[in-house]
Amino acid sequence: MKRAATRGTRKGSFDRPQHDHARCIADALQSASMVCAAQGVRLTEQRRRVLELVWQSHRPIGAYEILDQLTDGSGRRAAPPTVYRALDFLLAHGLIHRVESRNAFIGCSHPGTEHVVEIMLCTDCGRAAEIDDQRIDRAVRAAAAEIGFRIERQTIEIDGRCGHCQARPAHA
Amino acid sequence: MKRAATRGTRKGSFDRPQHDHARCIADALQSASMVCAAQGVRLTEQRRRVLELVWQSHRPIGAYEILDQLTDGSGRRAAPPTVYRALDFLLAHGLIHRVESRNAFIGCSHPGTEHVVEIMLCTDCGRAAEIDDQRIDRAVRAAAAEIGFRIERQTIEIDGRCGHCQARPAHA
DNA sequence: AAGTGTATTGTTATACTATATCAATCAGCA
DNA sequence: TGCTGATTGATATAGTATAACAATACACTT
Ligand SMILES: [Zn+2]
Ligand SMILES: [Zn+2]
Ligand SMILES: [Zn+2]
Ligand SMILES: [Zn+2]
Repeated sequence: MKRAATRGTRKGSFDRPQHDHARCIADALQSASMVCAAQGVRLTEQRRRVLELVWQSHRPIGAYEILDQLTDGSGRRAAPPTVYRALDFLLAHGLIHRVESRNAFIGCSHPGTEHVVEIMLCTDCGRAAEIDDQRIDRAVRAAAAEIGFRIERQTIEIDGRCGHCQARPAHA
Repeated sequence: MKRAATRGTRKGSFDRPQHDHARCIADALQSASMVCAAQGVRLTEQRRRVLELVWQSHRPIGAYEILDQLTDGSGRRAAPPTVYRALDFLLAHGLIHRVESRNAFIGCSHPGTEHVVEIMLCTDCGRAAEIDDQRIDRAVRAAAAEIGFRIERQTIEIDGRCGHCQARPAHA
């Protein structure tokens, strides 16, 4: 977690397509292990495998996509509750986020810290980037305060085209 | 539409529970009629009925809830595509909004105008209020600009407790 | 008024997403 | 070891959304 600032996605932007993604995965698993230890909960093998599948790319992944890849060693496909239980655990402990507008999930880019979840989603390459912009949060809080609304959760998902994709013809 | 400013929900806040909701519905249907006329599209009876059902309360309503109430005069329940087609039409012409975090729909509080959709959702009374806060939009645009992201759509849904509900014990 | 082409609706089937329920197994501890 | 709660397995089902094609209604021309 101390190395977080050195990671591409943790800068609140989209990684270069060529970045060292193996490291993203390794870091995420490492952070998850520490977060679970700190919270006194078990990162079981199932949960670790699901987290790894979520992190296999920076694209949001659906529960059934995970399911299709989650074989039990002998090649048998798991049942839906297996994957949903793992996802629920990972959500509860802040290791992944749900992308409501896609019915899908992404790995949290700064686990173990309190933060509002703000996600940018590229409609071209399909990748997601979690940003952590205080100005958005402050603006939302101000708007809520004005009408006496007490915020419990924010769902902020911005669709558009990322910088890397804009530098190329669409869908290249 | 000229009377929009006089309507409760159009002030970007939660109506009093006792407000004249019949007028909300009537105004919404009236606005919809004008918007469709202006855009040269037909607000058919099906579409009008679905819009009316969406506006029957300020709570987001699911497609299948609409379906259950959408009888064809002789009491026969419509089929899913019927309601989804109407919803798609209403969405396409800015008469309703989809609440992604709930798989449900609400009537648009300012149809016929360009606006980003920002929704507050009360977890107590279940009602939704569409706000139109420029500060949030500006903050999102600023954050996107910084990382070279070109925004196409914003999904902003804030869960919490509305002022009316805070003035009472929970779930009263 | 009849004909023609498009938009809308009806109908059936199916895909996709998520949860309820109960049984079996596993991990940590007395 | 045996107990207890957490985790996983397995089956069934609920909830959300779309594909595909037929039938009907509408707008517009002739
Ligand atoms: Zn996060
Ligand atoms: Zn992209
Ligand atoms: Zn609106
Ligand atoms: Zn309320």
